[in-house]
Amino acid sequence: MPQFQTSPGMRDILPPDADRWRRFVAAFADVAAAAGYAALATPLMEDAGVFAGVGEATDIVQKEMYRFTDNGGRDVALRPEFTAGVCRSFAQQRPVTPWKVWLAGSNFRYEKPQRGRYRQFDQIDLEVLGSDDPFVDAEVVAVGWRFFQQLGLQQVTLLINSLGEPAERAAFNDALRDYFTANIDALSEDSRATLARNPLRVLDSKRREDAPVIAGAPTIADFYGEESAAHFASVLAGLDRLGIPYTVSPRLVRGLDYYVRTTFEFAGGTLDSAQNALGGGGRYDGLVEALGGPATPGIGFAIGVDRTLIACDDEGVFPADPLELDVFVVDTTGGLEALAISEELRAAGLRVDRAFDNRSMKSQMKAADRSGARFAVIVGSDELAAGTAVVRPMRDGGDQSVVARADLAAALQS
RNA sequence: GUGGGCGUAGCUCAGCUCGGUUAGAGCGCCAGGUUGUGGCCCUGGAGGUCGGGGGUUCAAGUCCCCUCGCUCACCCCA
Repeated sequence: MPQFQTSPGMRDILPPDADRWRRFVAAFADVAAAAGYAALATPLMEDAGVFAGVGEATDIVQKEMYRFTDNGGRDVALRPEFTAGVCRSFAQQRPVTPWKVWLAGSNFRYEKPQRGRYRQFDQIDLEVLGSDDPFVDAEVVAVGWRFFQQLGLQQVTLLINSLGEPAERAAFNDALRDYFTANIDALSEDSRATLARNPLRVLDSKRREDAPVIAGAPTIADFYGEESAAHFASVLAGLDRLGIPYTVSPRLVRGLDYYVRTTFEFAGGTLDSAQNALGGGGRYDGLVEALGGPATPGIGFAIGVDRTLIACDDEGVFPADPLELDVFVVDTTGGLEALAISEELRAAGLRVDRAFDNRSMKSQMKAADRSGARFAVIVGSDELAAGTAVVRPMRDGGDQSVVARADLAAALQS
């Protein structure tokens, strides 16, 4: 074992996977840009207070934040998610609304790592601030949906719910507290602890023993006022119009405290229940105001890169591809010609690699083979003297030919 | 935070039950067979604090304790 390894929950993304990540983000950028969303980058670290709105009662804020005092005595934290930082940015920069942005990058939560969950985990994220038009909700969901389609995932399902206005949500929460307290004997021990902190989240319990109690619990829909009911109905009408299939899931509450009204989740079809959430999001209409900005509605979602790539693996789509080369240069005269030819061909737009360390021709040819390049360009002492190079097809068959150095790039580009 | 499984070569693993030559295999890597041509084949080579520490023993990769790490699940979440 080497002296240093990656810190728990952190890992190296090696070739060719790192390039797959890059293409994943690029695919999302394309889908987002096609819908008028601009790229945004916010700091990896914020004042810890920025994240308080995520939920004082949530595990994320309670015990999972990388939080510390910096050298200037400032209370800071690595972001555990994107939305709070985006709202802080909005409150600080006051951009023109609607502000439609997307982000990609790492987030940090101090949790015990397991499959599909790491302490440093990447997400892609999309947010709209400044409008509570229900068709914004529908558009946001549609962009996420189209991204999954773009990747080729067939088994993703959309769960959607509305938590109502804050006051309705609060009334629902009280009703749940009463109901679960009355039935506390039937609840699992874990759920009793959850009940004390946040009755809403008891609905999220996946423990089998809780299922009967949860089945009989009050339903949020009974608490909707006219406005929230109409808003939610319009969101669903928008999805219907787009032909996006969804399941209204009255128990879907999601884990972050700031959600109101529309909430949704993209569930993978192949992972087991505990980690099948590929992404999720919802409205957070009060969050910008809570961070000291103007009252501003907002909605967005985040998608876990790891989990979605696992889903891609399971469905056999969006594979990792090795680096593809056009040309591999073999030079047995010391390597100076390979240096010159490589740069010359690269300038002509070709992907070119070469061997180093003045190895034998056999060794260099093996390297050329392994590289997967379509052509080997070979220079020995004869070619060097004659001002030529040998062009040898490596994959498609055919004979090798001798080409004048001046014609090399043109010959390879055809 | 709780519980299970696992740490032996770059990778995948055997050896551990029942302690006993110099710790092995496949793949990969390097070189040669073929002194200017890859893939297939053959030969050779490099590469190991057996995760770390302590203990038992004449003797520990193997048994015991501790510890670190990885992994899977629970909780929670993306």
